Amino acid sequence: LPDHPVKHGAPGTTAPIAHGPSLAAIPFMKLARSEPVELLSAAQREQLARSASIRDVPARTVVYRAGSAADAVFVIGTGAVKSFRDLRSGRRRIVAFLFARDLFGLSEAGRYVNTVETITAARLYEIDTVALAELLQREPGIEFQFLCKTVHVLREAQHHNIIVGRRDAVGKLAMLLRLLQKQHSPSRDRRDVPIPMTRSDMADYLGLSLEAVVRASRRLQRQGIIEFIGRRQLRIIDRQRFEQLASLE
Amino acid sequence: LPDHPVKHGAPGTTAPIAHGPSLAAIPFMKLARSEPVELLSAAQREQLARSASIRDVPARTVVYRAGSAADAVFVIGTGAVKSFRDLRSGRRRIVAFLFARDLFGLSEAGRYVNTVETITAARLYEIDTVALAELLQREPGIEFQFLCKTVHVLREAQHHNIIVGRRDAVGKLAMLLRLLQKQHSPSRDRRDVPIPMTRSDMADYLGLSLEAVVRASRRLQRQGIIEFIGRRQLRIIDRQRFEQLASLE
DNA sequence: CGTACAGTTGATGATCATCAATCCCTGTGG
DNA sequence: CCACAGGGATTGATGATCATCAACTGTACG
Repeated sequence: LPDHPVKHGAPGTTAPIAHGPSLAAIPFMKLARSEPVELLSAAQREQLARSASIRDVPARTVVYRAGSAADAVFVIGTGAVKSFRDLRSGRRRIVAFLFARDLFGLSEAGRYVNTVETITAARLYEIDTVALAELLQREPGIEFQFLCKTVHVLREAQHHNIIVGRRDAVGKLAMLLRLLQKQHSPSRDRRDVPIPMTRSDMADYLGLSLEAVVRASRRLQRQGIIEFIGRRQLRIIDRQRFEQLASLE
Repeated sequence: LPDHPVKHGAPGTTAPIAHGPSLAAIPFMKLARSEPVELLSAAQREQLARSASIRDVPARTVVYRAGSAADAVFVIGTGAVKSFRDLRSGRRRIVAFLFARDLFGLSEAGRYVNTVETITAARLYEIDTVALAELLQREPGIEFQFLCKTVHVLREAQHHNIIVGRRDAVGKLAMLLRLLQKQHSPSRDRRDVPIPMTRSDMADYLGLSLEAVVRASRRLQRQGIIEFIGRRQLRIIDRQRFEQLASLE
């Protein structure tokens, strides 16, 4: 696998990533710009780091499986992972793609509900649930930021809902590609966007067949809206039409 | 409109609703049964109640609109509401149906992202965001329960994702009806289930056309799996096949 | 009783899934 | 350095499903 460039924190955000787990989100309640900002202070990151152990995981590795005992939550330092469920029909539904400064592993009744697998090589901060529970009780400030992050993730899930609900493959794909673009350059609008996951992953995320993803990609390219540089990179040609397609139907 | 029976708290849960806002969820971290339980202690509910004002709202009333300033969060005492976004295409996507002991109004950057409208008459506890922020800081215990609830809601959103991702209308519908059944009788499996919302609402929730919902309903009825008593009530005839359809594809 | 809206049914067409065949890239080993 | 193997990606043909449009029915409420 080609090495994807390691992201040293999103540019344009308030606090650079120094040490320890980092969480990014758009805060609720307070009026703010609509760009994710760092939620944790340096001191809070350090506190979290004391309860966390670092796990460097190669690409395509299962972090945990749905149904197994939930002993830890994870914060992504670098890399990309997918969170999914395999259905009886053999189909797979990817619930979310997660990137640097994202949080996962919040379980239900002590068991993980989704399986999580790395897409690229990733550095993960693993935080024992018992230690976390204790830390959150002790530090309401950190707890509040976790609440913030969870609300943010909820909103992303709702957005995903709207994506899956669209019935045109091209529009669905455009919305996913826009997410990747935002992920890659939250502030600046760079034209070139790396695509860490396979077409099959994209299909499972969008609720489409693999072939439908390919055809939608080709159509976007034929219409001169985007262009593929190899299979794992994307260039946005006509930002106007791209944004229009990717906007809410 | 026919009056829907007012729910005095879900039967079979630990704490009955006495006074003040009540939150139900399946806790994460701790091992527990997979049924929602009351998250707040009597004391916590009372504290919340001091920051809350009661709003009794008739059916089909907008509580707030997407984009407006988010001054308060809401806890449902009784009744049912829908949370949705209207898209430019004229289509509407219902993000969630919410019932007694549910929480809504968690905003993004100080603005509501969805519009919320009552389906039935409802009693809402309205909690000022500033007062809430202060209360959460003061009471980490309450804050933790809000985190719990939010994680639970996130999980429901992911489940909704899987529903919308199915491509067979009958299966989608079955999954929604099962949600209504669980909502109505979390512990016992009652055969008769009230349907508070319109077919059109169901369509907007499932990502189907109104007609597709009707046809899927008819098919379920023709196959002897369910039966409709009027338009707003449902009886489950063949629980076996019903569960199978409503299970994860 | 009549109006308005929710719900129902039928006919038609567009879109996407599926199946099948092939291509292409990448990493491996000779 | 090249050949090869294997999985990802691409393309084409076909059919199923659902959206759309249109007409109509039922129900609630003034």
